[in-house]
Amino acid sequence: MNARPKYRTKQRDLLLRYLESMPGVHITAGDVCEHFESQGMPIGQTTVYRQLESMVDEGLVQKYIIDASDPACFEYVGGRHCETGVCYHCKCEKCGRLFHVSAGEMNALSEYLEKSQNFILDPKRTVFYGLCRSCA
Amino acid sequence: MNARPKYRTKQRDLLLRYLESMPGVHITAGDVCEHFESQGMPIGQTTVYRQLESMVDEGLVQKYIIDASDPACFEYVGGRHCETGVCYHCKCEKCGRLFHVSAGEMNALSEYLEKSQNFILDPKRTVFYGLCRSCA
DNA sequence: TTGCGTGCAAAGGTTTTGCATGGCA
DNA sequence: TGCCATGCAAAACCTTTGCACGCAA
Repeated sequence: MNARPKYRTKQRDLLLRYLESMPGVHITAGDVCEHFESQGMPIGQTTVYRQLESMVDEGLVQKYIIDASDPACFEYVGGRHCETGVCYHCKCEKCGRLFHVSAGEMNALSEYLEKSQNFILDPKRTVFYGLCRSCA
Repeated sequence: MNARPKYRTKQRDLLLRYLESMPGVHITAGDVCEHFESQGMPIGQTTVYRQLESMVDEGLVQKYIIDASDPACFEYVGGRHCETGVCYHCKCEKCGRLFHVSAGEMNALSEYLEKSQNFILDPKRTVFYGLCRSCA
């Protein structure tokens, strides 16, 4: 949650610039690789995974595990966790669409869990599964 | 959510009897294979996966995907979904322990999501991540 | 020069699929 | 007999690791 990179490399710069250009967007490690591949400047997948991990540590990037059978998603948050506000994710089990609910609206839930179970909820990891309006 | 098996096989019987003997317990496909292996009556992993999937379809067994990097868990629920009551799972990101919260206690949450977002929460898939009392 | 960053290749581990064999009805 | 179930082997998939090379400071 704080480690800084020792060296500044071309790959890191490229990756960071790319992610910065699309704040609030979910993207997978594979997507990132394909992007740079298609640009004629490929970055090794190992490097992509390791740099993304570093950026998560630094707080620049947020990692989401939405679905166990899908690859993990990454999103640029630029150190602040609140460009559009912390939010929870709701995923429809039928159509697969993803919806966002602001953490503010979920205060009652997190407070309940904290008081009755001493459990501190993590919006970054927690995904609500269910059926959306159209599929219900 | 209703399909019935066409044939009754030895493997299916064995598997079903084993699962019935431990209601409310989480077990992975790998665990099941090892169990029968150690009993001297191995069942192919392909069969285990396919039978478990069938039983989930039939409503006899519940499948839980607790963590993306862990194997899926299965639990015998015997057609009724409420032996010990429907419950949500809370997983500690640090120690990995799993806690249960009855769905009843979460009524406020599910009602909120349903009313404001038209989203119908699924306790069977939803896992709350965070920090438990000891790790916080 | 020091040692971190890179990236190829291969492993890791769960789940799925191809396909020939065997068993249920 | 006809079709489904079984299970071996191998694929599929994302992610991590081993290791040698190269680049940043």
